[in-house]
Amino acid sequence: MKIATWNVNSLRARADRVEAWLQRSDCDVLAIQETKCKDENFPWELFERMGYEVAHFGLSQWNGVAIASRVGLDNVERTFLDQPAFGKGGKDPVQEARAIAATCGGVRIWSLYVPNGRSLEDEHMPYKLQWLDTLKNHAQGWLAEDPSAQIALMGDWNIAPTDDDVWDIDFFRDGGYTHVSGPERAAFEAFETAGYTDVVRPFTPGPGVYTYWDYTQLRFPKKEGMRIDFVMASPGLAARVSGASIDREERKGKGASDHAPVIVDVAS
DNA sequence: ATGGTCGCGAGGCGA
Repeated sequence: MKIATWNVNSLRARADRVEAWLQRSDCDVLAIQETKCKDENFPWELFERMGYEVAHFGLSQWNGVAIASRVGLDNVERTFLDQPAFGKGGKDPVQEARAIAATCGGVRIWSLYVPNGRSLEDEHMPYKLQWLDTLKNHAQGWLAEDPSAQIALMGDWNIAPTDDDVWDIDFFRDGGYTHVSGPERAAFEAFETAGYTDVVRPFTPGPGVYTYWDYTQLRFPKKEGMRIDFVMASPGLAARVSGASIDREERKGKGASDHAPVIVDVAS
């Protein structure tokens, strides 16, 4: 079974690319982030045409997560329990469309779009850290209930866990940018402590291996990217992973997302 | 590649 995660940066703008990618990647499950639409604008027929069931969670033109599967799509969950909410400009806090789960081919798939901290001092940063901590506590609990559980926490984590995961750590440190700060890295490492493993890195060692390249500043042709999209697998699932890759080709050309798909091969 | 982003949605925000 092949499972993949991809921040598509608008599903409607990327519909042709997504369809072509599904065709040639031959993946069984695709966790999508940043659909950037509500259900009423979701391209359902694209997935039907390709033989995939799909579940979507989108509340506005921002965020939005989905899971497409051709190996079953059961027990769909939108948001995780007590998922921290964010209120903009004093408005009522809302649980944003950043997490959806489904059981596909015996694996509990979570498509995650971790909040962007925006800046180290911004109120989005404590939101991001709390969001991750709450999810981690659940993830830890799932393993306590069933140590052999098949769980994939996959998506755009908006964290570069090691210095090799950005094109120039000094640029980020000196500029005071997010994604590389101590608290963010600690929040990510807490998932590893809880028993989850980045199953892609061993098959795609760095440095210089990335999943995201900013549209500006010619970052892609200059090979200036970031590794921020991850598949974190429970021990039971990690033991079955036989390969992984980052489809850097998909970042090329006109009309590409700023993220590349990340693919994991799971042995049956 | 001597340049300099996208997408949404209709102005400016978010990434």
